[in-house]
Amino acid sequence: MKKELAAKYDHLEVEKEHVYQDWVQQGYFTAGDKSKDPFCIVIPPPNVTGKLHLGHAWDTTLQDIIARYKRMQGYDMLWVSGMDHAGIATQAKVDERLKQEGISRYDIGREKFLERAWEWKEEYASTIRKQWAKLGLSLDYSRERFTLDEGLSEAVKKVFIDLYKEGLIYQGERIINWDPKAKTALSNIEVIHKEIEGAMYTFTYEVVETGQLLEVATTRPETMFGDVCVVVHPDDERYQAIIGKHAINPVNGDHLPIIADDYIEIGFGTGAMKCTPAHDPNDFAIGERHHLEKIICMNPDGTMNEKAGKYVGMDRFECRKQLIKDMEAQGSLIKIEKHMHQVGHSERTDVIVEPYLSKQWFVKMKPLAEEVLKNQKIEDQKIHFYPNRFEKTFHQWLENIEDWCISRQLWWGHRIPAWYHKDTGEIYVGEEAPRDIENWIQDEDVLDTWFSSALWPFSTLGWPQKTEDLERYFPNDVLVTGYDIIFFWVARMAFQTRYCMHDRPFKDVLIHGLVRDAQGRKMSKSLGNGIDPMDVIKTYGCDAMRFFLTTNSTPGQDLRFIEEKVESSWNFINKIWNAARFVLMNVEEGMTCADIDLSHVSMVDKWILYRFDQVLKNVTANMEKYEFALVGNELYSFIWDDFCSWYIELSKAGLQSEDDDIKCATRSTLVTVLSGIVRLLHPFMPFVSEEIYLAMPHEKESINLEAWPTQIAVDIDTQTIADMQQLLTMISAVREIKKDYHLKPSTDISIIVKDMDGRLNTGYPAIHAILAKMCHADWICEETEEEMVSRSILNGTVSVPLASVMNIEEEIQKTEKEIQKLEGEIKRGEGMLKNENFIAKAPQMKIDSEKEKLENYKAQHHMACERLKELKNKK
RNA sequence: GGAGGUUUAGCUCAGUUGGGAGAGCGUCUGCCUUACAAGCAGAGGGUCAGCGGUUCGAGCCCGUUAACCUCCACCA
Repeated sequence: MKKELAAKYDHLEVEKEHVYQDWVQQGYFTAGDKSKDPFCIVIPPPNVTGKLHLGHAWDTTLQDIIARYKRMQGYDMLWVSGMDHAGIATQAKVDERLKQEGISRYDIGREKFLERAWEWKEEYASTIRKQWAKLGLSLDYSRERFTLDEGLSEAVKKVFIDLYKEGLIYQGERIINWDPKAKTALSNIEVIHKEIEGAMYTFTYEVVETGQLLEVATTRPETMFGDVCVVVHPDDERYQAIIGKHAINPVNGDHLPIIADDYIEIGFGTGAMKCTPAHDPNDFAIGERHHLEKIICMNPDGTMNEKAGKYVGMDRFECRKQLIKDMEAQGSLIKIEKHMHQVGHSERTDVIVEPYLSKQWFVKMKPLAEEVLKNQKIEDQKIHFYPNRFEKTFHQWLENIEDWCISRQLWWGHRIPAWYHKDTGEIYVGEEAPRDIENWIQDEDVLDTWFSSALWPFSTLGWPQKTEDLERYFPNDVLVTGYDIIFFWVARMAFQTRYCMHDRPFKDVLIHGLVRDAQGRKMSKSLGNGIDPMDVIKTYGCDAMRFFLTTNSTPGQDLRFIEEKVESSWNFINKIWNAARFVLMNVEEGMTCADIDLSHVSMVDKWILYRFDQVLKNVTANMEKYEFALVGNELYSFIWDDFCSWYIELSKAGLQSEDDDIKCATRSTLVTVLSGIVRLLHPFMPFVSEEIYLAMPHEKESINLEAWPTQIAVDIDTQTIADMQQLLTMISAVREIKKDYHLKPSTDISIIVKDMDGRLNTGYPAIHAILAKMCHADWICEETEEEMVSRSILNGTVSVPLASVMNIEEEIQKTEKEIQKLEGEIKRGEGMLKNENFIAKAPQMKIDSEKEKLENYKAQHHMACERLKELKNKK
């Protein structure tokens, strides 16, 4: 089926919905061709919390480029599609929705709440799928997964149970990060440390036995209700006498033992610290060492509990304020100093995280991390990071890892497969509840959402079942993700995969940065500077957006969203569109691939074919290295400059030729190169490449089934290429002369070429036609007496008889300037070649090319001097 | 405190094992040349942050300084 190209490029028309739907329905993106080698990518599952943002568009487009490229290279490409339930984030959204209805999750209960959450999920999953379609992603929807799917839940349970049985998951009462708004525990990396201005409050504690006053400082006075002792350093001379005695807690009159522990820094503050084992991790450690009581003084919602006496029920920060007032009144407060410090905030709710003593489930990280680190030293077992520097980040994190708190006090997620016996309190961990189910109660908590995403590279392929897909597509070949989730996700996939599969999850990780706004600020809801990719697609099209996103930054680097650049990508596509229209206008009705005949190609044709091969080589090499910006540059300049500006213009001579062979060769070259271009662009611009492909002579029913191009004109002699380059500089020189003398481009002139080896004068009959077309110039070989304006070209001079308008004075100046420049070059070249060290140490290739250049400069210099002499004579 | 990144044209950024500095946008000049005025043909514009080193040769490698930016870990 042949399509006509519309007169104008209209992305809305080219990217119509049915185009993508057809691709999906035809099964172009469905993997499973066993005759091919497999290649597998799993999508980083987007959260079902909302719409996709520009970062997703970037991330998925990168993957799509790889997927389409690999598919063209003949791989059985599987790009697994899927989404993440995003425990805390989604639950927060559903809570919010309930709140708008005037109810809370506690009003409707767990079961009803989960129903609502699933409704939410369906809603957003469908939005996300629509967005994927708009982005043109070649995802395999037949294998779409969701982290709460039955299969994935089975995987989660199995991993939990296995780890538990090996002692790698344990339950413990420890200080964890507590989010008082979401009322759940958090892992360390879900806590964002922000520098904020707080205060350091110093209080006096009276020593019971001696009556002396001790100064103790704190930044969180409300936790004083949980104090169990005062700690000093064992070697601190100031306090030797009171170790073992007691201090009176000013907030409640408790008698606190004064103990010694070398955690204390003698020089810091007063050297005496209050100790609250239930509300601070360091204090907790001291508490463990000294077998101290752990007093919790807050409720899970961040209000004070009965330990706080009259402050009971008050919010922790309100309590702080009141308490300070009261202590001041009581005379126990000595001073308040401003104090800048890092305070942990919940990643999701942004409230200040409370270090809080709580019974939670943990993954014992050391052995798991060590296993990964060990394998990172083995070439075919390690995960390769692009760019490489992120490997270091990854290793350092694993080397300093702490146990992972995996239980969350939420409802939306994988419920922990642990049961407690009603009477004995005994714990049972397993897939199903024990037989006498009525006596057992399942753990109320769910798992951290990242626990399930950590299994994504293999759980999506069917694990723990031994499926064909798992056998075939695991390990994955490459993962694409942002540097911001290396710890959250990449590291966790690494150790869980190592544990479950005894393998790496993927061979390569391509890391990209963050999308920022035009001023370089992070896009955020609070700044309101976010950009909806769907708006960009509406204005510029998905192809233009994709090209912008993927060719404007280096791997690992952030990307600023600059609208002018998206526009410039659109212009590029428009250029390609018009070039395609030109080619099609000159292709005979009914031309097919079989009509392509390159046996009579001209010098010009050979040149563009040769250039295409060069580009293909570079592009392929850079695709392999995920260097898409380099690919973009290469394609941009080749298509715009070489193909459009030069070859298409030059081809007009061939197309107008009387000789059918020449005509046919030109047409064939145009079609061949354009077809190659369209295929090279396809990974970046799936829609427009399809549209053009179908309008041209083509073999497949869709470009989605096409192969990556192969070399066309491998053995072209170098002289032809050199002559072409000479011709191009000649044309430029003539244009420059016309420009200098304000001649219209269409003015007819004659030119005389002095060419050192004389080839161009006789070599190519097509040159007359080309010159006439490109610069309205006719070639004359005889010398004339008329005064001429001349310009140097690589290997000679181009002259135009222009006596009537010639400005001799200006020409003299120009020539003198040129001579000066050439002398500089000659000096440089001679200096280099006279340098014995250079001759001795530089590669022969370099020396030869320098010699050749020097010869050329000298020849040019000679000619320029001659010209100057003539000009001066005429003056 | 530890780790990393950035510094190249007016702006935003490329620059692939070290071998004469590039693009897009913007600026200036001239063009409606029948694929494209969202275009064409030209032009101008940079001590590659500073200093030192290695090298025949450094934007690129090493050291150092400065500015800006991340991440991780922290002290009551």
